[in-house]
Amino acid sequence: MDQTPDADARSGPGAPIRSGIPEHGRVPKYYAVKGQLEALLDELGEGGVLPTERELAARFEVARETLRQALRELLIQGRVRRRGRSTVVAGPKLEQPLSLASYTEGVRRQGRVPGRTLIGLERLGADPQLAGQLRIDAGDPVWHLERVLLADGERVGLESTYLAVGRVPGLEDEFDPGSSLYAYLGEKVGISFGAADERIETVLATPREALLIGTPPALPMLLLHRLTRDSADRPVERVRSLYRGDRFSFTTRLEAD
Amino acid sequence: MDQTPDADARSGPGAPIRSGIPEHGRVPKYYAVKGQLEALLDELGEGGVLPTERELAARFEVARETLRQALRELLIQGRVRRRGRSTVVAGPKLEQPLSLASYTEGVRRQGRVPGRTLIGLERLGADPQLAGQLRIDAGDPVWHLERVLLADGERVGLESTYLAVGRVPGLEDEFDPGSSLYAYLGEKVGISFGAADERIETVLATPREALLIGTPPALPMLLLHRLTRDSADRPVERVRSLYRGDRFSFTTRLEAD
DNA sequence: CCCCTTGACAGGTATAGACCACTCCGCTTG
DNA sequence: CAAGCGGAGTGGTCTATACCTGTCAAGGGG
Repeated sequence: MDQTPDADARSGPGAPIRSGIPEHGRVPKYYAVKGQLEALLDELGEGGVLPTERELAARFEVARETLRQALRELLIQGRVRRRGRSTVVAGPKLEQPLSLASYTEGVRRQGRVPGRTLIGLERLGADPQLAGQLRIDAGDPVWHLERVLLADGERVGLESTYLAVGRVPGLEDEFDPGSSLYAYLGEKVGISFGAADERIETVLATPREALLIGTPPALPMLLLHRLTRDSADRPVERVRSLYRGDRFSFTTRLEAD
Repeated sequence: MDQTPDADARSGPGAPIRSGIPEHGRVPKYYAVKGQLEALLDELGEGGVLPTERELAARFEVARETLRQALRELLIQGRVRRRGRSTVVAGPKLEQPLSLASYTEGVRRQGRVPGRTLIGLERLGADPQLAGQLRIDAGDPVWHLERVLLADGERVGLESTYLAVGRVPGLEDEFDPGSSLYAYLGEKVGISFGAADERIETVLATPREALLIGTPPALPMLLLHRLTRDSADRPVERVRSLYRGDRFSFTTRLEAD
């Protein structure tokens, strides 16, 4: 969870730097405060409630803004979480396999209960880019399904899916937005999945996204763009999944060529 | 590059929210300032130099700290970059394929010139965890190779590799730290690669890492952990790669089961 | 007994001011 | 002309203060 859980991150205290890059040495005060906070988190243990910002600032003898800078980094790393008006020590990250298996499967494998909250299901006309990706004509009707992803009831991500109405005409009537879309497409519609192209990057949540997922604004998120095809290589859906960067990691297995 | 390049991120201005999550409406001032800054960036174009923070704060009639909060988000997103003592409009992200091909290959495919700077090459004893992963005995000698990754001379990442000395005894003498390790292992040592397990997550750079890569501290990074095996499924190396989150995205292709 | 009001208090945002380390340019010096 | 020195100005950090919005628990009213 921490960015340096591994000893391999450092060459050791006295390790020689053989490049022209200077070794700075100087440590900002907020970083020292962060270290003190981390020690405190270990004492408190998972789920423990932190004292208020003002009290911590007084205890460490720094300004509240300085303490907040340290706290902000711990928040981004997922070491602490906001819960109501208090701050608590967080649990470990979830590992999600990068595979065709749905979000449901990945979360279940971690021993957690998956869930979804419907934000919106609407029918609209495809813009040229989307039409090209789904291999339909621009303006053709597409479903736009937007859901918040849950793990043990906790909001952890936001998923936005586009698929052609022509391919799944009965979606609005037949599909339960709280269940797995992949299961529906596979079992009810009879689509067999083929390859998918994915792109992963880190982005910042917009205020709207942060609000929907329930994170502080500007938390780094993992953005997954996926274009799924069926076994005949026809496009099925375009998905944009946004996961809390402090709560998720993705794993994959690469095979030799 | 922006976190909402796609219209699919939004349901539209008047889109109904069908869940119990409230629509907030309020926009912090720094977020409005960020929007004004983005408009300015478009005017300036890639490579354009921004006015100073103090001047921008005066122009938008906000405190410098407020302006800095907006600028900090643009920095994290990779929309702007620090260059010396000035701030410039940044170019697009690099896409790196998630495959066994080396860093070298990925960067070349983007039409850029890859490079590396040696930070350190040392020989040390394996700790129990590393020994288990490399299937050697604890205390057995391992190489630790740490290099800064370059694209067109720009520092974009930090790579830390561990591999058993017994497997590659001549590394220190034969290997040119500025070249591709994969090419050396494949061509000179005669290792044929098999599958690899990878994990991707976002972390914050430590001050040391930020210094080596030349980023502002606490920039979100993409952390790639990889355990590479040969075609006989024996472990070859453990790699910890840290890439600038504002400069990289990773792509992969998932095949059906 | 439950619901709702209400206010204390938490974190979020915004401001002004100060100092520091580093970069970079121009100038001096060899 | 090249190298090196120095100062101006930049972003980085830190402080102190103020006000706002949302949370939550206590207490009053139904």
